[in-house]
Formats: sequence, structure tokens, C-alpha cells
Amino acid sequence: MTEAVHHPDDAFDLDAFLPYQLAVLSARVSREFGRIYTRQFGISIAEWRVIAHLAQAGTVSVREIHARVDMDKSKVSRAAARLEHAGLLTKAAAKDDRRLVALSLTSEGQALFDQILPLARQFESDVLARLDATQAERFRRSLDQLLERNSA
Amino acid sequence: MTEAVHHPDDAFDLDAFLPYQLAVLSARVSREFGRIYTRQFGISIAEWRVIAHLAQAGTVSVREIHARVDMDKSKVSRAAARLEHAGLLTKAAAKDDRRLVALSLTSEGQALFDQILPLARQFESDVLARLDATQAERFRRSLDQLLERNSA
DNA sequence: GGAGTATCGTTGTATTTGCAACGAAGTCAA
DNA sequence: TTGACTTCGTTGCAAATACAACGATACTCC
Repeated sequence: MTEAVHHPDDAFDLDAFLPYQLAVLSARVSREFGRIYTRQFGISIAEWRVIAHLAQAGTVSVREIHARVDMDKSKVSRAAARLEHAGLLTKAAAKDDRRLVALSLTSEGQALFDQILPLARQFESDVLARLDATQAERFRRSLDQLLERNSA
Repeated sequence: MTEAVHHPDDAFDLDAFLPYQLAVLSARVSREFGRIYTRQFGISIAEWRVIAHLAQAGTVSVREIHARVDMDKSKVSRAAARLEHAGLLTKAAAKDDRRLVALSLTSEGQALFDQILPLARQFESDVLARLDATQAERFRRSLDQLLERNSA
């Protein structure tokens, strides 16, 4: 009779395990999108994040990017150093608090961002195209909620 | 009429950019869950994945894990080497194709998995608890679809 | 059967990563 | 002011990672 007595419902399916699914999807998406701008523009994922954040936020400190972007501050620091060396951003001491480094895009950096932006939008909608519109909208809302971007 | 003529909708919000959101959520979730078993059991994320996959699939090759789990084969290989050294799995030449390495959990490895499993389930529902049941169900389905786990 | 090609797993290596430690700068209290 | 404490960004370092190259085995087509 009872086959499988000792594992009533505990057949574990890694493929359906949430942290695993998120990791795989995220890695796949990042890798794929990364390929686009890495090959064409020679910047890394970390660098793209810094650029994107600067494009959106104007002049900000390393600390701010670290806090909001989920990147270790050493990672931000090194990405910024490379970008500075490439002439894409400038570092300056903040006027009021000289511990802070004020990062801002140069016009070259801004131009680079302007080139990548349409590719980013396109890529994003390509990914979401696997879902229908309603589903995609709900998915984004859930994502916001899981990231706690929801509650005012 | 048309305010904001030259940037109709092009205010870019990194926080709402899908690849970015996925990366942040995934990294956060993995880090948090990883802390649990890293501290308690001394295994890494990569090692956990190998263990989980073996627990589910029985005896499999490095190649199989590499293909299904989105891990580089060198990563799988090294994780397996560490786990073998720790006595959690065994490696053997496959009978029919001696290029393949047959990985399987030892009883210690299985016991470790059995200890982690309830923690994994608990963790997963904690994460999903931020969504209501319907939303969570839809979220999982969308995730499946984005991972192309849907089409039969 | 044997040469050419493909696949598997491991290893070498350069890069990236996270974490801790550090100096510099700021804050606070007495 | 001074001294203890905190915060910011950089750097050192060990571990992890991706990618390529390699030896070993298997397959294919003649």
C-alpha cells in the first residue's frame, strides 16, 4: 500500500525553490544584458550601475550609492576609480563634509548613458515580453513589494 | 498641453529597472539565506546548490548540474571537491561513460540536507509572506514563465 | 580499426569579490 | 580645546569567480 510513507509532500524541487529561481533568473538576465554594454562600451556591470545611478541622481557620494544600490562600498569605490580613469566621471571633495566624495558624470559619461538607455529599455521589454501585459504589471508590483519599495 | 516635451517618459529610474531589481532582490535573498546555512553548517551557496540538486536528482554528473543549475562547470567541480573532502558526497566514474563523474550524497550529506530543508522551506515562506497568497502564486508562475519552465 | 572531432571534468590564471583594517574627517560632550 | 567615538572612502588580502586550455574518454565516418 502506502508507497512513499516517509515523504508525504517533502519531495524537494530545487527548480521551484524561490531563492534559487531568483538567482538563476537574475544571473541570466544580468549576464545577457551585461554582454550588450560590456562588448559595445567596455564597462562592467558594477560600472553600469554607478553610471545609471549618477545619471538619475546627479551628484552623489560613494556612501549613497553603496546604501541604495546594494553594492559594497569598496566595489563602488573601485568602479568609480575605473570610470574616473576612463574619463566618464569626476570625483571631488564635498564642500560641507570633506569625508564625502562627490561623484558626477562627465559629459562623456552622460553621453555613454544616453547611448545605453534605449538598449536598456529595449532589453527590459524583451524580457517582459514573455509575460502578457497584466501579468507583467503584477510581476513588477510584486517585485516592488518584495523589495519594500511599496509602503509609503 | 504637453509639458515636458523633450523627455516625455524618459526619466530613468534605476530602482524600477527590471534587471537591477532582480539582481538586488536575488543577492539579498541569497545572502540572507546563505547566512543561515553558512554559519550553522559551514557550506557555501554553491555547495548548497550541489547538495540540493543531488538530494533531488540522486546520482548525477557535473555536466548535468552545470547545465541545469546555471553554475560554471569549474564551480561545480570545485564545490564537489570540497564536499567530497568534507565527506558529504562521493565521486565515482560512471559505468557506461567513463568521462562522467557520478556524484551522489553520502548519508552524512543526506543528513545535512535533511537538516537544512525545513530551514529552506521556512525561509521561502518568510520571503513570500510579504505578498498575499494570490499574488504569491502569480509571482511564482511568472517566475516559472520567465525561466521558461512553463511550456511542456 | 583509426583518424578526426566532440564532450567531460579538472586545473591554471587573471580578475572580481567581500570583509576587515586603516587614515582622514566630522561630531559630541565636558 | 581636548579626547573618545563615529562615519567616509580606500586599500590589503584571502577567497571566489569566469574563462580558457588541457588530458582523458567517447563518438563518427571512412
